[in-house]
Amino acid sequence: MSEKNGSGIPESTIERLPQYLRCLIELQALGVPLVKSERLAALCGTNAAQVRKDFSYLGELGTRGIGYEVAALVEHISQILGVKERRKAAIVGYGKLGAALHGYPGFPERGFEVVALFDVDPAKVGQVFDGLAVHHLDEAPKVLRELGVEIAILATPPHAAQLAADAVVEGGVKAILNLAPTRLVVPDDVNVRQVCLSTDLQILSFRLAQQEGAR
Amino acid sequence: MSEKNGSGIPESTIERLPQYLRCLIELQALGVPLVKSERLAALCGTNAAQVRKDFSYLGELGTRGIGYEVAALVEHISQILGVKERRKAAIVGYGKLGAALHGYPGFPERGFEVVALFDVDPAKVGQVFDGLAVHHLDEAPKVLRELGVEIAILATPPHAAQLAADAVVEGGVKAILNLAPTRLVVPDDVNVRQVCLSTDLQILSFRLAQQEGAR
DNA sequence: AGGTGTGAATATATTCACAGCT
DNA sequence: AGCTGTGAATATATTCACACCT
Repeated sequence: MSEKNGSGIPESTIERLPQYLRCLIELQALGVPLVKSERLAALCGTNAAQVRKDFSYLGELGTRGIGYEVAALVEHISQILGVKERRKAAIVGYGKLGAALHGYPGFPERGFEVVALFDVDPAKVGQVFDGLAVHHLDEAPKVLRELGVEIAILATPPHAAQLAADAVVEGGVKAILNLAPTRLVVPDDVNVRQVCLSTDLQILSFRLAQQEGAR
Repeated sequence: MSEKNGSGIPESTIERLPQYLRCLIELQALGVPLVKSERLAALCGTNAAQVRKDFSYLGELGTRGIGYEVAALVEHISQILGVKERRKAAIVGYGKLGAALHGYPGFPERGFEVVALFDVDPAKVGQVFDGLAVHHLDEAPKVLRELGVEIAILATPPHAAQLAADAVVEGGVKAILNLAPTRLVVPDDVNVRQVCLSTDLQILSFRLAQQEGAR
């Protein structure tokens, strides 16, 4: 009775879908019409069995003896990831990091459009960057709702992240990408993904320490 | 004969250690001398059994009936993560994102010191930011070795990431944090961690799509 | 009594190996 | 013949439940 994840697709598979999608789009750009699990695995840094197993959860997408049609896969995975239509995002915390994310080309390329900016610093509020005005965080609930923003990207200092989260949740946002090193408390129906660069550095540090020890 | 990970500590535990460490340091700052698994779990967003199991891999660090000594845990986890001494890092790709990372306070706070910057843009090479000159990527092998840099943070455009990786590997770097959405090919003894913000957004998008579908 | 440490039970993920289409 | 799709086997991770120490 393992309900897994809502759809019958395991979490670990979901986490690999964006990766597959990226590689498939590259293949498509190269004009490659068909790909077999082995080749795709090589591109993504996994193995063929993993690819086939993952895809099997999405349905029978391949043709035995032939391989997978690239275009069909792109279509199907985009569908599952819900990125066939553009999704609106807001950036909360417009310091250096927030500004960098605002200009990040990977977002629009993958269907995410930044439509609002927020900060609490009076020196920033009201300023316009690349056509978007910075609103005060207090405005967030109203503005987010009006614009129909679905995703909030938090790039605030650690202590401000929870406040920012509360504001965007009040604005009806159901998905948060948190770049501050702070565990957020949010209602059950709000999805949070935590990105912590220091954490990643510490894990790398562990591996370095391992190597040093082994030497 | 499962050799796990070199030390006997499972990967999944390692990935949680930085989280624990952060919370423990906060407790320490609050002057809390002792913590029990339940409380720490609440702070970190896990459960008590997980905390105890994780810590059991590090040795017998707690006292039955009492709990864990915060200071001892901080010491021990820092030791294991290899963050007791400062580690030197370099940033490759000094665009907006690179610059934002350069100023990121979380790095020095956790013992990571940015000591070199690289780019290929002639307009940036030679400029000085916060006391550090931007070197040309071609200089990287030499400069990294001279400074004893252990970690490279790649913040280049996607197509330049592999080139950057090759250069830092030549400079003796054994740990790479890659913020470009590109799978890197590196020698076996080089550790890579991939951070892809678009990937995270896509996973959030999947969850949104799930919720929409369920409604 | 109150907490840790841990074997056993369960759940999840990956890999293998081969039957089944084309 | 070739490559997918998948049950079975294995490996890894999480959770349970209780013995064991203070």
